[in-house]
Amino acid sequence: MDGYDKYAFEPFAVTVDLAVFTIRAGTLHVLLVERGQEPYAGQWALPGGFVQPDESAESAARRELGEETGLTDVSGPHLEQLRTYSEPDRDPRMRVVSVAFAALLPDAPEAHGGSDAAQARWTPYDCARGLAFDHDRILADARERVGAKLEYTCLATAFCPPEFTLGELQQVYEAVWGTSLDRPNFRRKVLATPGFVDAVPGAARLTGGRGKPAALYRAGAATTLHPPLLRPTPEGRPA
Amino acid sequence: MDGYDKYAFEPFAVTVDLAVFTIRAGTLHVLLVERGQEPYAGQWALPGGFVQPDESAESAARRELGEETGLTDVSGPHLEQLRTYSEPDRDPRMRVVSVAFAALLPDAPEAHGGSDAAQARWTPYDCARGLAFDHDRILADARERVGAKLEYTCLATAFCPPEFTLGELQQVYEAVWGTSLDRPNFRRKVLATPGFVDAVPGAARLTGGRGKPAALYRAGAATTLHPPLLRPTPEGRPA
DNA sequence: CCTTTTATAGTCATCACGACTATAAAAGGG
DNA sequence: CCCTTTTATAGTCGTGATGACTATAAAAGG
Repeated sequence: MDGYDKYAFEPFAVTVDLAVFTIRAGTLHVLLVERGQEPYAGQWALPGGFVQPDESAESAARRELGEETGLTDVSGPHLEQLRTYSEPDRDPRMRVVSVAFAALLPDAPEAHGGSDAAQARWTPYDCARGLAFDHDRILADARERVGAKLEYTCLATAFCPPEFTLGELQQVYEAVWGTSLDRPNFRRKVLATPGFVDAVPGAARLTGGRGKPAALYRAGAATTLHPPLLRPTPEGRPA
Repeated sequence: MDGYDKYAFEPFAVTVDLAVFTIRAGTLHVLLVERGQEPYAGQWALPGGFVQPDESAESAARRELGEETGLTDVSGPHLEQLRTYSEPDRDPRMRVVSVAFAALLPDAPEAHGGSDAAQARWTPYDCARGLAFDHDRILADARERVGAKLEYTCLATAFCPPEFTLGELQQVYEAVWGTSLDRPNFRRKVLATPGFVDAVPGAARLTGGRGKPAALYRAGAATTLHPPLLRPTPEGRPA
C-alpha cells in the first residue's frame, strides 16, 4: 500500500462473477447466462457484472444475484467469496479483474433472464463446459470449494428449504461430491453433531413419495462440524 | 461480465497486500512495514503494492515478497491468495481494491527495508495491532486461514528449513494455533501420514541444544492430510 | 555420577466410523 | 386384502484414530 507516488498504476475494471448452485432432482445445477455480444457472443457464461462506485464486491455480488435469479429477498442465500482472477489476458478487450463468488440456493424458481435481455438457465453441473472467459476454471474452483466446505461446515443446509428431511440433506452431499453415502451412517453422523439440524417437534412429515414418511428438520445454530464429515476416499488414501 | 455498454464502470486501483508469516523462537511472526506518508504515516502496515499492467495479482504478490524480504529466490516460498477486500471506504484517498495473500517462510534473514525506503520488521503476531487501513482484519483473516489449513494439509513444512526435526514441526503447529500439543501423539500422527515427512536416511541429527539429538526429516510429497490433524477443542465442542 | 532435558517407544481406553442387518411405515398391485 | 416395493429409522460389530499416560534412550551440565 506504499508508494502511491512511485509507481504509476493502471486503472482496472473490477467485476464479480457468480457460481450459483442449487440441487435439482438430486443433481447439482449451476446458473448460466447466454452472452449477447462479443466476445464469446452466444456462449454460456457465469452471471456477473461490474462493481459500482459505491458498493463492495460483496454488495455487487448480492445485487447481481438478485438481478439474475429474480429473487426478491436477496439477503437470505449463502454467498461466499471464492478468490480473485486477475490474469492480464483473461478478457481480450481490457484489463478486467474479477472477484468470484459462490452462492447456494434451495431449489429455485425457474430463472428467467434477469434485468438485461440475456437469458439465464439452470444447467446440470456436468453439462456446464465450454464457458466464456476463464469461467470453466472459476466454476470448477467453486465446486471444489463448496465440496470441501461440506466436509467441515454445516453449509449443506443452505441448499435446503426451511424444512427438509435427512434424505434431502444427504442428497446435497451426494450431488456435490458425486458419490453415494450410506444412509444409516449419514443419519447417525448428522444427528450426533449438536446444532447441525433441529428436529421439527410436531412429528411433521413429508408427503409425495412412496415409503415411510420422513421426519422434518430445520437448520441448526452450529456452523462448523467437529469432527468433520469427510468424503469417501476413492483412491488408496488412508481412511 | 455482460453489459459493457449498459453500466458505466469506475476505474479501480488494484493492489496486493501480504501477510508474510514465519516462526521465530517458537512464536508466530509477521512482516510489517512502516508507512512513510499519509494516510497512516508512521503507522505499521502489511507490505504490498500496486498490481502492474502486465502482471497478475499472484505475480505482483511474489514480486512484492522479494522486494520486501530481500529474498533472492522468490519462487520457493508458499504463497496463497486469501480473499479480496473491496469496501468503498477502505482507502480514504481513492477507490482501492486489494487482493490479500498469505506467504509462509522458514525463519528468514532479518528483513531490512525493501527497495523503497520504508523499513520492514518481523513482529510477533500478538504485537501486530493497530495497523493501517483494514490490515488488522486482513492479518487476522490470514492467521485463521493458515491455522485452518494446517489441519488438513501438509502446509506446516512450508515454515521449516529443508531439513527439520519433528519438534520444530510441532512448534509450527503450536505457534500458529497458540496451543500446546502432546509430543508423542503428534509424532505418531505425523509419521502415520504417508508422504507428510520423509526421514533423512543418514541418521542425521541436529546439534545445538541439550537433550537427545533429534532425527531429521524433509517435507514429503503429500499435500493433504487424511484424516486431518484437528486443533484441540478449547470449548465444549465434541472431540 | 547424577540431574536435567529432549527424543522416542510404547500402553490403554474411548470414540468415530465403515459395513452391515433388522424393523417400521407408507404406497401400489394383484 | 395380502404381499411386494420403497423409504425411513434402529441397532450391531469390528477396526482404526486419538487423547492421556508411562517408560526408556541419549545427550549436556554441573
